[in-house]
Amino acid sequence: MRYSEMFLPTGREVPSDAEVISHQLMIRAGMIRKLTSGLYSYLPLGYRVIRKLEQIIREEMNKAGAEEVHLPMVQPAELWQESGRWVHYGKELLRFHDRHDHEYCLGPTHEEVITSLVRNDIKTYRQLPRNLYQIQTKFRDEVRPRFGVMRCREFGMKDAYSFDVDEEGAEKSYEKMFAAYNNIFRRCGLKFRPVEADSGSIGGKYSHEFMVMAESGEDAMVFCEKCSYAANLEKAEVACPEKKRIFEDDWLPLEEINTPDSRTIEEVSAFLKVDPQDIVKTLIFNADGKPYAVLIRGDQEVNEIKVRNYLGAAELELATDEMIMKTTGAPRGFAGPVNIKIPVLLDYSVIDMVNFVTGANKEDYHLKNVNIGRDFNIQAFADFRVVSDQDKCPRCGGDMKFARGIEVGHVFKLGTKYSKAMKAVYLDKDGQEKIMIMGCYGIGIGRTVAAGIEQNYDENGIVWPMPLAPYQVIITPVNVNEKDVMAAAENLYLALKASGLEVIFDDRDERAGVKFKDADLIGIPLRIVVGRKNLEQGKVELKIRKTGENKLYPLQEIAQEIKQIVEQELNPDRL
RNA sequence: CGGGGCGUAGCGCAGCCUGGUAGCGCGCUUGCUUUGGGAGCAAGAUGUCGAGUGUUCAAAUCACUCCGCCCCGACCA
Repeated sequence: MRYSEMFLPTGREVPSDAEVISHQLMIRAGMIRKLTSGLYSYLPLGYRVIRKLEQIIREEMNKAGAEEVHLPMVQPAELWQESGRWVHYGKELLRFHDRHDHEYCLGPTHEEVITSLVRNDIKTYRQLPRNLYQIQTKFRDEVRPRFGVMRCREFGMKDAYSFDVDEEGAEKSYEKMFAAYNNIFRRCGLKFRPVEADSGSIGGKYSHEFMVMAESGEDAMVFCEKCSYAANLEKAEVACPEKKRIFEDDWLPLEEINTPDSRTIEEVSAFLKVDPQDIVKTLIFNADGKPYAVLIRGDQEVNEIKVRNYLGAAELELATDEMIMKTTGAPRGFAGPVNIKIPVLLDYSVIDMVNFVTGANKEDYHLKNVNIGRDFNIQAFADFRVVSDQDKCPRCGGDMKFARGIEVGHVFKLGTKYSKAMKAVYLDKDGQEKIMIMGCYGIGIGRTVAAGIEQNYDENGIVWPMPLAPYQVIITPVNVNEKDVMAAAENLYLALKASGLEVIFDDRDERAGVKFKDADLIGIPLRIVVGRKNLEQGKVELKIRKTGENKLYPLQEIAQEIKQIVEQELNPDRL
């Protein structure tokens, strides 16, 4: 395409409201514009990248045996009431009424719609398994949209849903999708890693997130340096420690001490001159309205997701001051397990501790020399804490590393959560009615593009990997007023285009510097510079965006060279 | 929803404290020069100063209300 005919508004200034690099560059490169909070328009250049990604996804999904459908974005309340999510999904679900006063929502995801579709038309095991996907706009009324298209309210997503006759089939469907996702992100040229993840409120026992590695990522993960274990930080397990023998002879008499105004671990630690490791933190949680005490070593953090999952609670949050006062008889900061009337959950980190410090359930008092068994009893002993960098791999005991990433894909085993609630059943060979086993698989489209930028940029702008690049080549005539230069550039443009390459011809009457800057900013992988001096030698210059490498080629050979590079870089096997 | 910040030309910002006829840089338009890494000179155009109400002879500036946006937190298939 001729640059002069493109709607490609590039900018020099960094927009003041963009903090992450992908957001800044997408705006500067003329890919996106914000309409209002959490809503973005894609301009031609940005939309080309989106379509590139979608095409890769389509190819791999089709290859994996999935079929593309297109479901409505507006969904009736009844469907969500059936699944129970009309109540549970919360404020992220944008609800509204039509003229007949019927209730609807904008689809944040499509389990309900797909399950409704499938249950009506799939009746027998002969029609299973089935995997249906779509690429569709979702709407989630995010509390706080940020980072440009990375976390916005309206966004494109590829979502797939599998239906199987049994667990074994569902497992196979899951594995297929897992493999397809690996192919997709590898083909995009991204550095990524699948990690074990919590399945959250969508349900299901088993899930993996696909993380694109990036320092700016919103998610933290850990991975083992020895084996293949990798997990989202909120899921990452802590191995159960071996319990050393505790000699009851070591137990010292329980002591109550006055600790005025010492509420936090730091304050208590400083006041009593004991290490945080010798203090036990007692946190009161509200799990669906019931209070629980969670005990953890003073220097560790509680992982609320683990607590919630352990208790099977729908909602879990730290108790309010009021609830703490009611359950412990003391204000926040003085809770402890001794004589408490609620269930006590003990984290692994406390198991070896003796003669530790806890709150006394009495304002301005703590207890010293507290011991498990003698001074209080526990209801549960499990892993409730956030992994720390001291921890070893729960699988092999190897050293663990922390990293940050952007969640671009998530594969879930849903089981029968939706098929049961919404009666998606089939008849098996014996004429028995059975519930379908489901899986669901999502990829955030815009987010993946943004993640691609987070991983591929330099001080001059975006550095697209070939498979995502909006155009593969840009031809830059140095001076449009020189007839020979323009004629050569134009011919080259027509030749490259005819050979099937995606090419921009920068025919603008701009100074060379401006064109170079724009070409770099929008990240076109290959640039051919046509200038008078080289042309007189029958040569043009090829510049590789990624490496900055600069080489002269005879005019006759450049097309072939370009073709070769593009084909090579589109081939995933090179990776 | 809690805390903080911002709203002035397409973009980035100054002016506000201490009220007195709206400014800078980039971009844009026109002309001349220039032409291999965001050119130079000259001449221009562009604003309901987020909205409303109030105080005042006079409000971008002070007060109140509302709206929008951003950041931190809470929240999040």
